[in-house]
Amino acid sequence: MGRKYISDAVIRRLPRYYRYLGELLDNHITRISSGELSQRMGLTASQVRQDLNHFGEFGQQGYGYNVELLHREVARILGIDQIHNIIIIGVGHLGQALVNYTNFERRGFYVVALFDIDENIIGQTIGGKIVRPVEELKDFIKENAVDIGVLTIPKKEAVQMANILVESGVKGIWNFASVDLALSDPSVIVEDVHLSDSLMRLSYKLSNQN
Amino acid sequence: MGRKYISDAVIRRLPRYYRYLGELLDNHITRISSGELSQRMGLTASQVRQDLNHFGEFGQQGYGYNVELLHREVARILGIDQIHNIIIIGVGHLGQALVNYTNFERRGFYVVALFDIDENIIGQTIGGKIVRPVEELKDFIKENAVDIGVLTIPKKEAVQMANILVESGVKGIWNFASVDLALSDPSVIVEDVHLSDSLMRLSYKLSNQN
DNA sequence: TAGATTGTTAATCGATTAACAATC
DNA sequence: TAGATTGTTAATCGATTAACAATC
Repeated sequence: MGRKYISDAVIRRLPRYYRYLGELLDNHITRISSGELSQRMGLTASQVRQDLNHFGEFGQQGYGYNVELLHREVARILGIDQIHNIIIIGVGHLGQALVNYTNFERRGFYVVALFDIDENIIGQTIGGKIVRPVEELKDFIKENAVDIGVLTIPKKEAVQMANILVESGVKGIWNFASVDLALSDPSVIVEDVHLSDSLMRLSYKLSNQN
Repeated sequence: MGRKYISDAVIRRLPRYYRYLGELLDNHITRISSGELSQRMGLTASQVRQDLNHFGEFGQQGYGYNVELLHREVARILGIDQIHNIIIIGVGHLGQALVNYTNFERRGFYVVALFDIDENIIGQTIGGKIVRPVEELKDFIKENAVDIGVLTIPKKEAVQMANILVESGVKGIWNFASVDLALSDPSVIVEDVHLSDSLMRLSYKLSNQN
């Protein structure tokens, strides 16, 4: 259960399962077969069953899956049944967008502090939180059980800031800067959101339609 | 050349090639072998050569690849040597972050208009552009050769707005709402940026480290 | 020329799909 | 019981890696 190797392809689909199961719940659908779920998600029934069976046996022959139970199980697999304390480094528009995105809190991600280097911003209150100087970063992380650091700063600063985060003991980095971070400690998880990569992929697909 | 089927895995790597080649250019490195490039990117040399050969023969035996030429070729493959007119629907923090992200312009993506439904925001000037009411959306798209619509609005509005975009004739949608859009016209390309999916993947990896 | 490195074919590996016995 | 649908093994498909002749 959660022990064998899980491929990246499966991991990428997990949040989608969670989302679709949430929608089913909202629509008061209590059970669903792999066939029905796969159809909604654009997968095959086999794939749904294979994916889920990496983590356990959640279904029942002749019945399918209980939506509420499966939704809860996927949440547990994703670790969003736990609380994560996150800090945001860089309170530009992107950083502010993330501060104000209340849906994160519903999934256990609590923004516990904001940091910036800009003296004009430091001290301001944004989304109910004071913006602190990055000099306080290290101590704050150590004293407040911060799991995740979010880098919403330009790539030049991102590299050194990432290393400070690692030294300070964060477990994961959510990286919005347009670089692939090479960290000293490989046990720190980096999840990249490369917006310009995404836009270029869109451009590619526009230029190369069948 | 650009004719055979290109897998999603390859498409996902293309912007990374572009980025790494750009860095090489910045560092005044004029040529690079598949071996050296693969090492920097965390791929195999075979994979680099296979990937590039989907699109043409850009290298030279005994020499490797000319960085400037390859960089330009990848730009062409990605379609970022063309100009794309984009509009942003939803001028919250996320929308504003995108308006102000000047790097997009360097790659030919021009934000030509902003739209919102909020009367308090309509008429304001943001990043030098006036925020227009969504009622003007349809006409604007038709009259201004808009390629790409960016949806930075909540998922509930996103679905109907996506359909308006499609009806108005956009070619692609850059979707930041947390839904998979089911469009009436399948020839319209959708590129999703599901931020909460990304955060959940980070959470998964934190919970399930080896 | 000798050395380096490509483009490409063949081999391998892994992910997806199909099939079906087990069972609710 | 009959029907539905799972969990899982086997078959297939596709992507990655290895190998190497061609050639700069």
